Amino acid sequence: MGKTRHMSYEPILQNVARHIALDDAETDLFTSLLQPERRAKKELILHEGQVCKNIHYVHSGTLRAYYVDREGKESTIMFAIADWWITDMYCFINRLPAMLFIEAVEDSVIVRLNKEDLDRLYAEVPKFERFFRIIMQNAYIREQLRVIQNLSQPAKQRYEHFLEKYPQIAGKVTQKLIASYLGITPEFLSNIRGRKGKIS
Amino acid sequence: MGKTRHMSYEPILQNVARHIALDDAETDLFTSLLQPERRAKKELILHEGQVCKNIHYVHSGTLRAYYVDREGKESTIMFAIADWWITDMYCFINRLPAMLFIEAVEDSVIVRLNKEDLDRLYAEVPKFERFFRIIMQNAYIREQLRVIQNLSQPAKQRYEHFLEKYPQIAGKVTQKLIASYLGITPEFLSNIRGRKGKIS
DNA sequence: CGTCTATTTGAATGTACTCAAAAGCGGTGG
DNA sequence: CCACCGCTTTTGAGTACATTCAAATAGACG
Repeated sequence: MGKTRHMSYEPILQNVARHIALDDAETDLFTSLLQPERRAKKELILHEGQVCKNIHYVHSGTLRAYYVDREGKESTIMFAIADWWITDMYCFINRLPAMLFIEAVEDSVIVRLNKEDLDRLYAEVPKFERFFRIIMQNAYIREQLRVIQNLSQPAKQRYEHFLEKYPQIAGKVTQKLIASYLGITPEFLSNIRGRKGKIS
Repeated sequence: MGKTRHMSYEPILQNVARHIALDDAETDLFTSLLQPERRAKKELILHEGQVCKNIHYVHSGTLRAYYVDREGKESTIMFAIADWWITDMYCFINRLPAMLFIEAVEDSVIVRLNKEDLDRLYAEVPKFERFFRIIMQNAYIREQLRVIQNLSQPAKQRYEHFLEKYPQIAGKVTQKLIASYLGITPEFLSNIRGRKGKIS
């Protein structure tokens, strides 16, 4: 899939407006740097090893970022649904080959912003430093809460916490993917779910 | 322990200077908002339940942030050595009662900056948005790499990775604390270390 | 020197994984 | 519209990784 013609920048502008106020010229500059794209289910947005040049805003659909270790085991690092930002941040910032894959879990429309353009944006509209400061801050907090969960809770509680915290994601992805996000096998997740309401 | 008179702001200014350039007036404003403090080994910098008003720069020494679950089990969320920033970010940003404890692992000198002053700094010297954008970005990346480790590696590899990545921390904290950072029991960490060079 | 805590060691247990096979479900082509 | 194919989910047996509890040993600090 490729370019999209019929989509609105309203959602991404709303997303930005939640943290900073742009005038018309700034809005025009910002939108001129954006590249909307359609991605079909299972299509890769980023492949491990390929230099990660873009950060993506999810306009609609669902993406996931995952890591594949030497034995081929996949670990889902994050999901991103509508109105989220996603990239392989480490490699994006340092202009390095990606360590993650990012794929569309369902048909999605994303908005691409590349590193050069983002740096230009920081230079020309310093308010965006604030915007991404807040985005990074929230991302950091999310990951820290996840680390707390992972360290302090057993698998069953982590699963229930995930369902509570991300019901929309839970509704759109398979159990296999949830298992790989929780750091357990699909078999074991099934086991956990099985003994949900059972005695003992 | 309390106020410190004989310490230099050089390290923290160097830390800031790595990302943004301040003129004399900006430097004066910034340093006027800082509160240096000494903390003895085992002293708490933040207690769970207490509103988290400050972010801390570590001038010297070592701190750790940890979570205590209902059963009383401690999980170390992060260590901070000289030149690192630390706080309970979720509660700091949202002005909420802390979910974490932060304590001095050894005698330390820290520099406190409170939320009101930080907000004032953002307003008066917008460059600090950039500075903390980078700090948050690095913190996010660190946590994400940690999540990848936790999901994809067994305990032994996580331990070896920790020793490689943070040799200075490893040298200053007990095995018990490293175990609680890795999410395993001290007994099991001892076990892992025991069979280091052994046959099978 | 004595006390307190960290570390080690070991046995018994539990949590989660592997492997294998069956059952369920969704999409696709005839 | 049905039948088939591929993938996900379930189930179960056997195993491995990690925990708990207990006790002995070693280190750190006043």
